[in-house]
Amino acid sequence: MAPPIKRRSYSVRCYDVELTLTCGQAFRWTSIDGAWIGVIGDHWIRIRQDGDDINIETTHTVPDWEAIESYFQIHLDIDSITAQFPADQHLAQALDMCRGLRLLRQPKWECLASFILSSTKQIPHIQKLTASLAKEFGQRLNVPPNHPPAYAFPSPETLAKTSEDRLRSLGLGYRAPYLRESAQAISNGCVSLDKIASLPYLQARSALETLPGVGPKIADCTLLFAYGEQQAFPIDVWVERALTELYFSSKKPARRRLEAFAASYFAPFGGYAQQYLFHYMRTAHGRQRGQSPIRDH
DNA sequence: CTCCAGGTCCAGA
DNA sequence: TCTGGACATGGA
Repeated sequence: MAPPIKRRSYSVRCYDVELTLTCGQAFRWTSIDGAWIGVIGDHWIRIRQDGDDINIETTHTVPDWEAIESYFQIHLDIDSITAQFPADQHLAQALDMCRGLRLLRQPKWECLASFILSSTKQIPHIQKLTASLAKEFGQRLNVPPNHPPAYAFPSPETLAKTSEDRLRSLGLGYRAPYLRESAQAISNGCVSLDKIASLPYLQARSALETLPGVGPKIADCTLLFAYGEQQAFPIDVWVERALTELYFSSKKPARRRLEAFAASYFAPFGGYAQQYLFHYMRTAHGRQRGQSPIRDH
């Protein structure tokens, strides 16, 4: 029997669903007929936007709407955050280009694992890797009739038991042992992703960095996109470029100086500022400078 | 063929 | 502490 679809609608200002789901914080959403299909936890989700109206559907028989609303941060007052940004022409330009870009609140393990795979990979390829992992090792989920299959993200326990060779055969490359050993550390209790949630920011970051393949950047991505830690400020190649060019007059400062600057200058909502600078750099600004991997056709 | 991608780790100054 | 190279793979 096909599961019935449950549905809720929301009226949300300044929310761009497509931009939010494609800007490089989550990797498993795909567009079909103007809607976005994805998975939250163990459940198939479809989200469709028409102006300020956002419509969410799920095949879950007893939907946890609170969890879904939390994932999308439906109730966040974005203006109260951007209003506290420093008065700054660069950030204002970035903000202008990122209207409606929201930070999600993703499941911790899926987010962490996805970013372990992200090392020196472009976003489309991270999408392929996470899709392969889910299809190969994830639980198959209920979907509406005549829809492509959907899979939960595989648990730490499952991936801990998977051989490195098997993971390499999916194209993970040198990331295979990182993912496997991190999964082992979590499944055997050495690291608790839930307990980390109650730690102060810097301690939480250190705790995540004890995992193999997890350095400051991936720890910050996880804290920002899964834990909602607004102090986290992931510095990747794009953000480093943005900070260097916009705030340090193109003289490349030491990593520690960049971190210290970002932590104080953008506080207390560095996370949002970071994501805007990242997107800004990857699109308009990066293209003008001819440094972007995004090419015109 | 070359260069680069939402990095991390390790060795050697 | 800081820097350079290795590490896999795919796309432009």
